[in-house]
Amino acid sequence: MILEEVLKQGVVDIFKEEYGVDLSPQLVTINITKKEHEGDYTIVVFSLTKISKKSPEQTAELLGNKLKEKTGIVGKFNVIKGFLNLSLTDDYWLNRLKEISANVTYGTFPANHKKVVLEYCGPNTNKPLHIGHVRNMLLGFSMGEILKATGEDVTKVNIYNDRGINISKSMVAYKRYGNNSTPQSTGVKGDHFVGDWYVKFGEVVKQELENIPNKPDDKDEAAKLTPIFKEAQEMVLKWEADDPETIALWKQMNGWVYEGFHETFKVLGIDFQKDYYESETYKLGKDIIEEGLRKNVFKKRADGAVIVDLTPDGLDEKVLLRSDGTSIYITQDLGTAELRHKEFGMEKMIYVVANEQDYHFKVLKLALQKLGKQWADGIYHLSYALVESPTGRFKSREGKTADADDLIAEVLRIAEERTKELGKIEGFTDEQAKELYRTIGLGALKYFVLRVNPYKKIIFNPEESIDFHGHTGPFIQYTHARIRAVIRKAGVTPTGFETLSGLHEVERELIIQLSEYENVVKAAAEKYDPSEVANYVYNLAKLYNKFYHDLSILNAETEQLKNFRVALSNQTGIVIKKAMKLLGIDVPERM
RNA sequence: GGUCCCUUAGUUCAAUGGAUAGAACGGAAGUUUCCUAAACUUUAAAUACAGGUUCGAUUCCUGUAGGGACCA
Repeated sequence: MILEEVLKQGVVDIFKEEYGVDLSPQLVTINITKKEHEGDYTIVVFSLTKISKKSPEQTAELLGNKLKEKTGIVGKFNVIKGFLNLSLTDDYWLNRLKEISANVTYGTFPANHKKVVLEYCGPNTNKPLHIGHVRNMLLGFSMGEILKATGEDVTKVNIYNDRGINISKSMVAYKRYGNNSTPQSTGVKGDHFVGDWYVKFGEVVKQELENIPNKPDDKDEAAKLTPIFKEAQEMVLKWEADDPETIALWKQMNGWVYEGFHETFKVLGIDFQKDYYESETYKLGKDIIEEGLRKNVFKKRADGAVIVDLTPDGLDEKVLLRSDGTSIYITQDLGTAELRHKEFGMEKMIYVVANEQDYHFKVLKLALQKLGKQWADGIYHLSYALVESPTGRFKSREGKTADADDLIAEVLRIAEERTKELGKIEGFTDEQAKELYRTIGLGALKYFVLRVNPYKKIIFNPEESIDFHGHTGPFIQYTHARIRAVIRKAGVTPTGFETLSGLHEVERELIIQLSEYENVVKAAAEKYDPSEVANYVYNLAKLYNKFYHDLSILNAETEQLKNFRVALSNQTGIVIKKAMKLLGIDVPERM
């Protein structure tokens, strides 16, 4: 049983014995003791005084004595106001370390066979990925790893918005001015190549607008009057009519985009088990609309539009199908959700989508629940806030800084520069050095994004945000490399330290921290929040560096102590590596 | 007009309703004959405002101000 539960249960038992009251374990609050006080864990007893009818101090004193007596793992305790600080015995912690070390799968939980579908990324195919996608991809991938660690059966899926007016814009511009150029002939990455034609389209609209008299003030409305825009609209119709030439062009251009995307996915180390395409799902959802009407859950409005009334749930009436019978996003999302449930029979479906869609996903979940689909209870919108530049929202026209590939190239460049400055690559082959830059650069970027709680917006300043000191990915990577250096020098795997006595303060703290790892993984999964893991592993690394600085490992006073410290180092390295893996970040053997 | 989200140090982030609100960067001052100084140590610096609930509020509730998003 996990330590916190042992202590909570102990408190419950004591209250049963002393006062005959059945206390719920949830009412017992237990924290790691603040470092300015002596102790490992602290029980906060204020809330228990109502039952004990005694002062906080007396209640804590009683609990301390009884816990010491009953559990056998409490070495000593002290009481400050209503806080009971428990120090566990050195034996307990040494055994705990031994237990953790012996468990190769420490921090991962047995398979529970719960099927989870995790959708993330969801790009449009008319332009390259930008910094917002980066946050999405890193969050999505990490969430998948965390859920897998807690035993869930995760299928990661992507959805490509590959049809409609936007891709048609790129197609029209390319058709007019492309001269059969290709990514290969121009040396431009596929998604950027297509994105450039999308930009070109915008430029042409601007030019053509100058020749249009009496245009409306609204820019978007005015744009619709230009010849090239009309061409794009025709292109959509032709596509829907399966016009062979249009389909061929569409396939060709999307093909280029996918090539480009896959390259970026590979660099970021993210993957999907299944791809969905809007072109294949955009007609879905009509059946479910029918079902809703039959069940009287959805209603037909006077104008013919199908709506669901969500006013009892504090939302509005929401249109699910337009009065002319055409679909909107919510229509196909309903259909796609149903399709996935047929395919996977999942208990949970997680959508990693920006918080602009909060309302949309509330509607989606509610509508499916109202249809009586129980699996809809398992829908979770992992909503994340935008990534903004210091001057506000990144606009694609601000260019370079918002582009995912440029951003990645930039962090790799900085990593290379900094590593060379420090002279850290002696004895590395060119290949190894390059690999190291990649590891460190991506580590910095990924950690920067994942350390922040998803619902908080990130202010990203390309000049300053990528750092290698302090609370950063490279700091943690460096700590791992340091540990590996110690292990290499130590040679053998140590044993027989468990008879040691008299743990040093920082050694204790380190073991406590290692012992918390499994709780952190669980919490991150429950809260759908990788930043829990990110902040944990930083604290672990920081603590290790203190340990490393304060105490000698290889030159410890006795052989036994050396063995123990090597083992503690080794285990810290293992947990750092595991935690970073959950974030999708590699750790180097040396740097 | 309605709904939702955010506001903590100069800056970027932490804090299941618990102790003196933690870190990092930046500022100031230090540590290397010793296992990797991308490290470690010391130091100054913050809960937007006003109420309420509570033994106890950064956290929960109400209102105000500022920032952002969505719905029509």
